Amino acid sequence: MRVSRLMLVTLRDTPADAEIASHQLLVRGGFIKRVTSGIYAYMPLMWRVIKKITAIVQQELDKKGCLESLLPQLHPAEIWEQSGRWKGYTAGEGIMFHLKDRQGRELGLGPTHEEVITKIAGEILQSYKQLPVTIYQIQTKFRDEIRPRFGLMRSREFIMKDAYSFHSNEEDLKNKYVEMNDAYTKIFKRCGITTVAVDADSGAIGGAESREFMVTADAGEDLILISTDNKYAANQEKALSIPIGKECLPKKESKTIDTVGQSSIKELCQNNSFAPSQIVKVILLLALIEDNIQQPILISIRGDQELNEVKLSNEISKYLEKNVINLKIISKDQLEINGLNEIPFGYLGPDLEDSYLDKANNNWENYFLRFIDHTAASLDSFICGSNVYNQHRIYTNWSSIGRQGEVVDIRKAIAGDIALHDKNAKLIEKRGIEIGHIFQLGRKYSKSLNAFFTNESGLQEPFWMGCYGIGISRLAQAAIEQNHDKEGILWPLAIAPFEIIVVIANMKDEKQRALGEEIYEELIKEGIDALIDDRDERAGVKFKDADLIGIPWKVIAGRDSTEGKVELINRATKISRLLQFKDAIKELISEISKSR
RNA sequence: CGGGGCGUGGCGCAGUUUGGUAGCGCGGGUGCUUUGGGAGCACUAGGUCGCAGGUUCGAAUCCUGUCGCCCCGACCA
Repeated sequence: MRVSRLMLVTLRDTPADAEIASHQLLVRGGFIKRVTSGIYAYMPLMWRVIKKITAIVQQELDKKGCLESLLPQLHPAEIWEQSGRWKGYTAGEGIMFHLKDRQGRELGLGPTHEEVITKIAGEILQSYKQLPVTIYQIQTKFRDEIRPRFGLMRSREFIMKDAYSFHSNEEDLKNKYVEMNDAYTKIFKRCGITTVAVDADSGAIGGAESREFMVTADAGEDLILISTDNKYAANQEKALSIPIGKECLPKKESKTIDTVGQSSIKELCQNNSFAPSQIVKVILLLALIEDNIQQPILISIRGDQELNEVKLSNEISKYLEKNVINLKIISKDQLEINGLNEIPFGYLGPDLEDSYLDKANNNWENYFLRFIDHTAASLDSFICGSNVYNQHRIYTNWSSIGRQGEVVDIRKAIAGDIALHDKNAKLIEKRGIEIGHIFQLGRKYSKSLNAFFTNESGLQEPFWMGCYGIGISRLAQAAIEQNHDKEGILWPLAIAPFEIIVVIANMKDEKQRALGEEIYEELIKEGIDALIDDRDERAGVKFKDADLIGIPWKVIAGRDSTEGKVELINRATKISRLLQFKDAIKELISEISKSR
């Protein structure tokens, strides 16, 4: 391809609406054009990158016997109603774009494809003899994100690879999960990006085990915790660990003390020389449960710990066996609306009585669902609110206040915590961009969508399912976030739009021009993805553009063309060599075939 | 949805406080010079100042409404 014909427009100024480096570089390099919030056009250079990533994904999945397909983007509401996700995804979270056709039938634009594929699999796969099967598609998906941001990182229309596997038993699913884990590791390695695989929360999609593949980068939206011995890594939403900093409170006779105006842990500690870890903090939340039930939640946690709302939400779901649509700390406004303003905020104890909820309306349940984090449950002697304004209890314990509620892990793991598997290992934190996620779904979708097969005993049974996603467009941008410098992008060779760019320094010099063209022709003949900058621009402009768009290799046909010599420069290392042009070609062919 | 900010040629911005014929840089076109790290000079094209009302002799500027975009938060298979 010739740069003069490439429709390439690069920007010298940083676009005002791009915040992070990768987004800025994509826009400056002319890779993407925003059409509206969270919706982008992939321009020719970008599309080449996407196709290269896609090819790697296809090759590695095909090696594992996966089948490629293409599924519809428009999904009938019925199958989403069947899986129980229509309401939550349209009205509730509102993440699904939806519309009505001319007959008034409701349709949604697919944010993911569990429903469609499970429905199809249920009809086609009738016998255990046809299993296992893994089917995938790479296509545009839609999510009406609450806040699209960072270009392709969180866009509303994006390209994703989704694979779904169907099995006759759990063992087989687990094997596939391991196999896919292996495929993913290979895919990301081939794409030239560094990833960390972390234990993850499976979120609204449900299922047993799940693992995310994170590109480590400061701009990442997720916080991940990694043990110093590298044996454990998890998303903070999921991470398990042992907190440090516990200061025991001696066991003494329990009493009530006046704590006027000391409604926060900080004030309480400052005025009475307590340590936060000696206090049991009580937090009141409201969970919106499916079927529009508002469930008040009362949690107790050690005063120096933070609540992990994802863990709590999962515990609530598990306990009630219903989906939690939303979870929020109860605000004073909500209490006033519900006539509950006498709840002694700032002085709550774990034994706050349910009778406070007697007057609650607006679908509120009139009891507290209670959870105690194990950090609080394991305290033998502690300080807590007395459920009366301006008073706390000290030296109290669970047997005297009467322990109510489930003891669970709902604390937020943080850097500095001790790893569960080895007390000498500590957790450190990094930020990550999620580009892949694999799940053992189990039978949730096959059950709800009536996707059954006949097992060896002749009985009908729902499939065991796995699902495995890769954000293709997000991966492309994450690769830049991880690989760039002041001058521009440093594409890993395997996913670069072109492998090498031939720069003719001065188009008016016949020798340079002829040499550049000859090298270009030769490289194309050798099957190298070569680009030639044949624009009648000054050399500096072409160098700047080549660096900005991040082509891994650059060959300059310039001053030394008279002697048949060219400069060969590696974009990432900046190492430059003056070589006879034939040697430069040989060198390039060997370097490129080495790393693709 | 809450908080904050911004809409002025393709891009980045000034002008708005204090109303008076719309400007700068980059980019585009033509010509001359220059030619290895985003060249110089000259000329030139390109804008209903997001949109709709209103106030005024006169609105980019003031008022009302509305739409869009960005940031923080909530939220986020």
